[in-house]
Amino acid sequence: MPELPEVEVARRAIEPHVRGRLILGAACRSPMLRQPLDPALGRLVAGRRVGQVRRRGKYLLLECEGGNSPAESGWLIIHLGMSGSLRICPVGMPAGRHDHFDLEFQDSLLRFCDPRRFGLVVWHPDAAPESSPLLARLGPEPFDPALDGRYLHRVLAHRSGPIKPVLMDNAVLVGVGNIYASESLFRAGVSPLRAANRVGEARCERLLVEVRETLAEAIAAGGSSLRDYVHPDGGHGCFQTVHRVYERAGETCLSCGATIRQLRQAGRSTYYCPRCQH
DNA sequence: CCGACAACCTGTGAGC
DNA sequence: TGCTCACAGGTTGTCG
Repeated sequence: MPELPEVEVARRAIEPHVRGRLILGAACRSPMLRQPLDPALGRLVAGRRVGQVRRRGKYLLLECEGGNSPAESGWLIIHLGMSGSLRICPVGMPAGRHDHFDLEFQDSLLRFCDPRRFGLVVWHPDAAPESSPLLARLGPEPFDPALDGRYLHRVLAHRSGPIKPVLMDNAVLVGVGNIYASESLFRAGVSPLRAANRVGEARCERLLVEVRETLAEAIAAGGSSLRDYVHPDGGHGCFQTVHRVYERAGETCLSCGATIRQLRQAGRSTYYCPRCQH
């Protein structure tokens, strides 16, 4: 799935199509995603109006206003998992095999498709989305201005394992998945094998700068990273952002010419340049 | 507390 | 052509 940039791109793409719209109901076609898809969801959202369209980490949050007071709002929490996507469709468009959920408006549908079903669509019956247990343990947003190298350094201080899986830990920092972890570490010149507690404060500062820049570039490029990611507006992401190390094992490093290596950390592929990263 | 690993599920591409 | 295997964006629970 989609890492933070792809979720943010999806958020921006669907927002103008759903914001302020009256929800007529919902169609739930597949019982089992990461959590069961509640068949009563349609009844819960019908008659509400879409308010804010937010993102927290890799979660999309759709405010569903109810009644006359903000206190009656609830939230639709959506996660795209590894293979999820959202699309705006015309009413009546036949659902494909992996189209598990539709949010129904008068003249359009917000359709959730997820072949691997690691994604999630749940109703959160509370006006405060952050009270959801799904969001409770999430670390800071990468673009939070309050986040700095000092914080990162402090958190990494009691992690003795290699930095790369730690960078992907949503309790440390949200939104950095497998692709952008490798990419950010390369840009920061930090080896994915380096023990997290042996990354000094200055390098933490640098790493954070590179995480932000990597994510920002990917957002600007329209969520470029995914082979089969489909934009909500239809069409594929433009492949403008070139990965510097990800999926480039055996190829030459773009900055020094050494051969990019691949290894496995915590069950995931890591790519890095043995000469540029220490 | 930490970290490695399996599990969840489908699709795809490589190799035979 | 068709089989089997490895691997793919994430998260969570279990085990050591």
